[in-house]
Amino acid sequence: MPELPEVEVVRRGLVDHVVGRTIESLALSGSRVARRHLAGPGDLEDRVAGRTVVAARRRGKYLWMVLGTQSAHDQAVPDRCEQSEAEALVVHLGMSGQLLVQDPDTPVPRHQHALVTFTDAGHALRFVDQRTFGGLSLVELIPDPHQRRDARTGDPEGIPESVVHIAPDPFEPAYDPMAVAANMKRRSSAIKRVLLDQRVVSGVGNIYADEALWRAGVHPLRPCDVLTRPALLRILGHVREVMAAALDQGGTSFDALYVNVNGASGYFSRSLHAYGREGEPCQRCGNAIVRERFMNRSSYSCPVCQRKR
DNA sequence: CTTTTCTCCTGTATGC
DNA sequence: TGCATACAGGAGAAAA
Repeated sequence: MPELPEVEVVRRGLVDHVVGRTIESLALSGSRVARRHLAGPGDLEDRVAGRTVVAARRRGKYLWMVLGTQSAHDQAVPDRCEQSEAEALVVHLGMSGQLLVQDPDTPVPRHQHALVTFTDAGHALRFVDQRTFGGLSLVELIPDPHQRRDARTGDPEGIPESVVHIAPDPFEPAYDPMAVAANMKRRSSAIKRVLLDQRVVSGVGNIYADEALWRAGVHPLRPCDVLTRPALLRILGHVREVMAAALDQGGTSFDALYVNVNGASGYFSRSLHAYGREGEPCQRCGNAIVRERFMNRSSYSCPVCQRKR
């Protein structure tokens, strides 16, 4: 279940193994993997071929490869002085998506939905996704309303048009915990529901929401607007901390030739305090962790440390 | 506008 | 053994 730390591990893998290379071809299987591309998967394949991957970026759980302009196209139409609009290949891993960097000749894995080959004939990039909640899309880059700027040039970096509604994640310069807490304070929904709302703060999924709330000692169903602003800020601090800890461990189990969304699995087995621990003792007070149904999924919490009040 | 519910998908585990 | 059901859950559309 890729959340921010897992997606960041994948992004780093793309920086190491894909950025700087030129795409020879993209082959999509089925029509589901290409998201909201009205001209169809064949058109997406055509538009990506020949483009160079110039950067790999991320906001929350969204990942995108910035594509350079097609040099052949520029030469063919020299009077087009203005740069053709910058585009990115946006990837969302959904529930079970993986990006694998492998030799092009290795057997096609089960549930492979996309294969990217490169002009240097090196390792290929595969998108593999069992539950098909993930997908790819080719999206125009537009100015980022959050004004994220390149550290060196000072120029604003573009954001894919389909990602503008996603709030900055806790590791971005544009992240403003005071503003996020103020936003949360206006909401009557349960704290966990708000933590999972990617328009409020991005990158948090079911696992890290439960872990952050366990660390903060707050029940998942507590309404946001009854929590104090310091309490909300404390929760946001735990969100950031728990994801940073996962990232530390996920980054170390990363195989050089294998960009794997399960990179943080070692973290899951060792360091989780609430998620998936129904019936096991709370590591703070010893009481049994309980599981409750919430939003068509499970919430795990300690009934003593995390009072409903 | 805010908030909640529904739907998409398939491998694995469990119950009868 | 075989079939039915629950479960995992991100996110966007639809409904309230």
